[in-house]
Amino acid sequence: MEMNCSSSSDGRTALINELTRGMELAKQLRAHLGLELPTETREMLLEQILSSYDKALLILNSSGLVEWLQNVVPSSAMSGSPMSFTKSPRSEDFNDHLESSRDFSKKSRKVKAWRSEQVKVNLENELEGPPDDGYSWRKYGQKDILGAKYPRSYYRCTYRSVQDCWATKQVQRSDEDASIFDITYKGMHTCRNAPRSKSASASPEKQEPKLQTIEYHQESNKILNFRNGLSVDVQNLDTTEMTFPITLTAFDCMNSGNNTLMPSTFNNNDFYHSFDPSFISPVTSEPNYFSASSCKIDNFGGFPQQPESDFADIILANTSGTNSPIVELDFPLDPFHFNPDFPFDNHGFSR
DNA sequence: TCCATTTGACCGCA
DNA sequence: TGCGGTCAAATGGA
Repeated sequence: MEMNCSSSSDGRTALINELTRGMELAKQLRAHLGLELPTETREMLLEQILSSYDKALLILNSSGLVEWLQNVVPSSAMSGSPMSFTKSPRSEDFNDHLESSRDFSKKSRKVKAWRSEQVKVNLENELEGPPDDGYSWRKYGQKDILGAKYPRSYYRCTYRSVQDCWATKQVQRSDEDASIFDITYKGMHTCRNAPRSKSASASPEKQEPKLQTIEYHQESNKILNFRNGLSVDVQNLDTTEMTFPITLTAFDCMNSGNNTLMPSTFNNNDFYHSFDPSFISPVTSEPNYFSASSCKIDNFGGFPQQPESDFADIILANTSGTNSPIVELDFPLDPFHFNPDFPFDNHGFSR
């Protein structure tokens, strides 16, 4: 199956840019680890890194790359992989989400991409609702949802009218755990009002809420589940659990033989040639890091640059309890694995 | 007075 | 016809 050529190309370029930016930021962070930097500086770096990967995933999602991936991957290969198509945390609502996505896409400017995340709040914040994500939201509705213990709240960007920003989100408190909020974002912020920096706006003590799960959804019923910023589940509309055979390492990218994901995907910018040896090596005793030191990409164009990341709002600190086997990137210190068994080929990315 | 929230009504879809 | 999503009038707070 062929993707739309232009969107594929644009998405690929933007994806490369975001991944490269993430690499560079990770490298900066590594360099700073030995220094006595202010906590805020480190947090800022972390936020930027995670933001880059957020964007990358959104690009994957919105450009149709995910859909393409799922279409080119034989179903027989979709098992036994660390990357699983797990069910949504509120899997019983999964079809609802999809329906709402379709509905939304018709009613609200055909926004195709959406994503959801779970946010766990600490008990003292529990009654306050989900944590501030940095954007300015205006509540426009609340509905009791069939089978849900708590009503669903609907928010849209405060600047919808003045800046034509059509970002919306839905907040649903989890039935099972009242301290968990399922937040579904629809559409991207096009307003110029950058999200407030969490690190700047809140004391470390107040940054308790932990990000548990972020999922990227596509109208085509595909989801990328992004755990802890860098663990990715790809989720199918099908409620049956599936697995996705990509656990990609940089080394695998270089040595995938017939599996030509990286060469075909990134040759546009000599992407994989830009990794430094420590990143490329699969056997290094040290964590593998992305390095953009020699990367030829010197700008982050190709993706609409906004004053701030649209996704900086979802940068949360906790990485505990989520050592997902999905993508073994205990970011930023663990390597990012690419599975050589992933049956990529070139045609989907070709022009 | 302005702005955000609340809430019942309305609409579209399956 | 029921449900989820949105609208818009009513309400309240600063």
